[in-house]
Amino acid sequence: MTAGPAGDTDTRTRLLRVALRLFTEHGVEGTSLQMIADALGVTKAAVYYHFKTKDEITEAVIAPGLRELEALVTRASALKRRGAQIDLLLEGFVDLVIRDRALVALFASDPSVARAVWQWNPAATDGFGQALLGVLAGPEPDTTAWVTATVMFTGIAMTGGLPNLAALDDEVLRAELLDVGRRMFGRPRRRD
Amino acid sequence: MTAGPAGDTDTRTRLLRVALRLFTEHGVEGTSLQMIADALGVTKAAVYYHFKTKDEITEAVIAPGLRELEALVTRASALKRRGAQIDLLLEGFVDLVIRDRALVALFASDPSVARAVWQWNPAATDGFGQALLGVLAGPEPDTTAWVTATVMFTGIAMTGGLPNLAALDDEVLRAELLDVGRRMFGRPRRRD
DNA sequence: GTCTATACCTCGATAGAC
DNA sequence: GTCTATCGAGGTATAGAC
Repeated sequence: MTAGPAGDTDTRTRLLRVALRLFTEHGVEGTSLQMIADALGVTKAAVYYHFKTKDEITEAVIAPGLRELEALVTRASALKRRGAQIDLLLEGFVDLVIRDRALVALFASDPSVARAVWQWNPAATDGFGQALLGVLAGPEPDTTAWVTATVMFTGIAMTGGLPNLAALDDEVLRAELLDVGRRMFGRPRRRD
Repeated sequence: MTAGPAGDTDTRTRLLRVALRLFTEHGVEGTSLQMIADALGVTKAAVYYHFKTKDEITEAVIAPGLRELEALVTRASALKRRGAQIDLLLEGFVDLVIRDRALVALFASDPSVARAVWQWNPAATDGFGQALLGVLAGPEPDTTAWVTATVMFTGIAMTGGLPNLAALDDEVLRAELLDVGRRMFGRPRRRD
């Protein structure tokens, strides 16, 4: 919001980095403003200067991921062939999930995050999650297509973040999630 | 804990009913002991007489559902044919999800509930969720089977509780969830 | 513009009177 | 079995130092 070319590089950026780390470690609810302030070496009030509320911090932390997802949906929607749409969306989504599994777990399992996501979307009527599901489900989807897309979308996200599978190698999990998604949408199995 | 034959029928039972309602409405975090006390017409301290901590209330609220799931897994494990195991488990689980969609949403999206579930299981090493997944994934499962089961299990639970689909009729959603699960595990489609 | 000091209210939780 | 009183910590908020 400022005019400076690199104006937002200092405390605000540090704060978001610290908050992201603490959120993934303790959850949003489990992270107090005091913990953030201590990790930064400042007081609660200093934190409060940069963000008017804790929800604002949560929103700022998750915003980059949401923007990437949004861009992915836009790119996929622009493709002509439905198979290509699904391929791109599935691959991009799985990549996002894998890239930060802990963060995705946070997304999927914290009511504060759900609230922040809800607050966030400025444009679409029902959230761009609908747009993403719309691409997966296809044009004029019936109930089956819609439910299938929803199960797949939420299942992949949850599975990516599950502590049970934390030991699984990133590459292995990426391949498996992609595979399960492709099977579900009738896409041919890919070669190694 | 008391000696009376129907000793735990009064305030404690009312309290759990009220807590369940408030939890599904506002989430666990969003429900304060004050709200519960007010809804009961007593003070916070009175609530504390019945439960030593808020987590104890959470555990007591979710215990019946967990016990049902556990019983379902036990029954399914006892079957000989693997196809029958999957059929029973899938149907039972979808039934549970449908019977209280709001509660399932709570299960899947509240860290307090996750903590309570963790606290709960007294026997199994890694929670009976592992046992449930084990039945779905089969004996000596490879990574693919395990990931598939996990995506299905979490996806069905999340989808059942999603506000997006709240308008969908129970019977319709039950049939769709069952169908998506059966497809994923290679079970033949069922007739109406 | 950035931060500290300080205070307010609610929360979960405890102690002790009735 | 329920109440009053109180505690420390949490999120929020303002006044003012630099």
